This record gives sequence, structure tokens and C-alpha cells, in this order.
Amino acid sequence: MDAKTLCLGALMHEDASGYEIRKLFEDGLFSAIHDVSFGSIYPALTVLLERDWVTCRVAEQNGRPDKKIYSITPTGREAFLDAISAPPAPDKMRSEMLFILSFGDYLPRADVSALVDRYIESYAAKLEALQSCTCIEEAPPVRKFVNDFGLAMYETAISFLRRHRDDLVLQASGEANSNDGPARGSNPAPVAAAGGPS
Amino acid sequence: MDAKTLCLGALMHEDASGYEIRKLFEDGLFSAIHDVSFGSIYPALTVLLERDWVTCRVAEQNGRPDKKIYSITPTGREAFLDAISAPPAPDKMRSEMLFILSFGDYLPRADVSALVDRYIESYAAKLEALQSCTCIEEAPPVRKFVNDFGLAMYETAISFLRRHRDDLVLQASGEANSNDGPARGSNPAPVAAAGGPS
DNA sequence: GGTTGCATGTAAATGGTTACATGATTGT
DNA sequence: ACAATCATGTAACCATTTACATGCAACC
Repeated sequence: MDAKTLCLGALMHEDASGYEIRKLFEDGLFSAIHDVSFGSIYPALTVLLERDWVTCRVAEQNGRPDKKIYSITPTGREAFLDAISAPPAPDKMRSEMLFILSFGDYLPRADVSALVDRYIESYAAKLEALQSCTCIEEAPPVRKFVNDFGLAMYETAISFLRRHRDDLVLQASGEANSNDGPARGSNPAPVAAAGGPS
Repeated sequence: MDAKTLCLGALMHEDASGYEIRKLFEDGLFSAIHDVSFGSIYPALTVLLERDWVTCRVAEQNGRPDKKIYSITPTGREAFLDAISAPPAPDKMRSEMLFILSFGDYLPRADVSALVDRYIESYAAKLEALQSCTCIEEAPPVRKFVNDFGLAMYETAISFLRRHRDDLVLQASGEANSNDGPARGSNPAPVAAAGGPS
């Protein structure tokens, strides 16, 4: 999903400024779904304005910088619904965590241990944020579904990591200096030490 | 994770050609982790070669095109381990599926139904591919961990979708032409029809 | 004869992140 | 005083996807 579609989606839900759209994906309704940065939101909104998919009015605020509040137009709604109706590509899983941990047998035990803990923490934080997000009660039930899906995924991730934490640490290299090779002892030398395998 | 690091990771596991690296992420050991395309693999390998992080030999094959087999060097290993030891950013969840389905109340029932089914199918296909992948048995146990994590996540996703499928379809718009507005009846008018909310 | 698999690569289009620039206000 | 929140925007950099180009072999 590109930033334009993401913005339109946010504006389907309610009028918002660029800043508020980001908050929706950071803390709010869409926090289980995606991340977007300012650097992609603001240019996206400019393009949407040129295409007449959104309109913009400026709201002056006292004590705060002015706000540009965007609203989606009927044409914008059409475009958005077309975009999400297009035949979807299968959802891709992309996890940096998995990639890193899958080389745990080359990292010192302390590193793996810290890594796992940090990942558990970050998932738990996300989970808590999702649970304590009051915004869902006001939203239509479909949005709650999405939130619950996020909850289920984070819970699975956390419980998996907790269950396998000790295993993972045991398989780590056990050396303070990680650059020499994979774990000895518990592993059958996955790759030759330095000269190139076979 | 950029393509260079991904390639190095693959080469930590075994010597491989660009083509084979892609297969590792498509079907093989890393299929639960990430996708990479040829367009990013080949340039990445060129850069790695310039940096002396990998070496390359050409293998002639009869009946098949020549192969360029890459091996990671000691310097490459160091660089790789440095890269994955860097303090990790919290794993981001990014799901196009969730985003699309969260607007199910604007889509016709048949579309939502088909959408959910297709997603279930695609997850199930991934799951089966992971289960039937024999490559894990030969790999060190940490790699099995990653695979199991993938399995757990896909299972959660599938069972969640199955459990909530009917709910989701019920909340859909129910109209053949989706462009008019959100579902009537079951939903309390999430957004005003066209003029802009509040 | 057409498709699939093996095999490498390039180029164009796209699009995103990061960092910078600016500036007021509120809380510590 | 200093950090954080609110608020918008630009530009440089980086990277990726997609499509194109090529070619042989095996299978249906």
C-alpha cells in the first residue's frame, strides 16, 4: 500500500491533518496495520489535492501552528475503493527479527538473550497500546476486527518467544567475541569456519 | 534488512548463485522471513563483490546456463555479524490484508467473502509450503525455530480469519456497486455519505 | 509448438526514510 | 533552560519492484 492510499483510508474514517494521519497509524485506529512517516504523508497529500481526491481547509488555532485539515471527496472515495478492490497479492511476511534470530548460533549468548528480551518487550508494548486504545469503541465493528487480529498476532509472537527463549539462548555461540564462528557443542557446524564450505 | 544483508545471510548458510539465493527466500530455508527479487539480488551481489565481502567462481554446467557461485569471505562474515548485532528497531507489522479488510463495510458482500477466502488460501499455501519444506532437518536448530515461528503466525492468521469470516461478511456493504457508501443496517454510519463529516 | 525451469542482468519508474529547516508553546 | 508536543514541509539518499532482454533445455 502506498502512502496515498493509506492517507485516503485515514480520511475515509475522518477528516484530518497530515500530523493527525500519522498519529492514526502510530497510536490510533490503524496502529496494528502499517507505519507511515511524515516524509511520505505530506507529499502524498499534495498529490491527492492536485487530483481532487481530497480538499483542504486551513484551521487557525491559538497558541498552536495552523492546521491543514483534509477531507476526502466523492471522487477520492471512488478511487480509494477501486484501489482496495483490486485483486490482492498474497500478504507477505517480513520480519527482521526472524532473520536476525535465525543467526543466533553465530552471536554471543548475552546478545541473543538481550535481543529476545527486547523483541518481547517491543511486542508487548504494541500489544498493550492496542488493548488500551479506546478509539476502537467508537469505530465501526470491522475496525475492531482488525484490532483483534493484531492482538492475536502479537500474542502469538510473544508467547512463542517466551516458550522458546531458553532454547534459543542455549543454541547461541557462547563466545564474547562473535566474529569467529557458529556455536560449538550443540550445533553440527552449519558452515565451514572461514575458507568457504565444501 | 536490505538486499545486501539478506544475500550475506543466505551465503552464511551455504555458497549459492543469485538464482539459488532467491529460491532460498522463495521456497527454502528463509521463506518464512522475507521476499527478495532478482532485481535487488544481482546488484547487491555486485556490490558485495566490490567490497570483497564475497568471492565468485563460475561453474559451467552442461545443458544449463553457467552459474556464478558466490562464497562469503571472512570480512563478509564480520560485516554480516556487525549488521545483525546492531540494536534492532522494533519489528513493524505491515499487512495490506488488514488494511483492505478494515474497509470491508464499504465493499459489497461478495467481494469481502472472496477476499477473505483468498487470503485464507494464500496463508494456507504458505503454511503447507513451510511444513513440507524438508530443508529444515539438515539445518541447525535455530533455523527450525524460525520456521516454527512462521508456522505459528500463519496458523493464528488462518484460524482467526476462519473464526471471523462470517462476521466480516455480515458487516459488508451488501451492495453490488460499492461506491455509494458504507454498509447500512448493521453499522452506525461510520462516515457521512459525501459532504464531509461533522 | 508452448510453457516451465534454469540463469543473469539492466533500466526505468516508483516510492520511501532520514535528516534538515522552522517556530511556538507547555511542562520539568 | 531543556525537552517534548504540535505542525508543515523539502531534499538528498537509498532501495526496491517491474519489466525488459536473452537463451537453452526439458517436458507436455
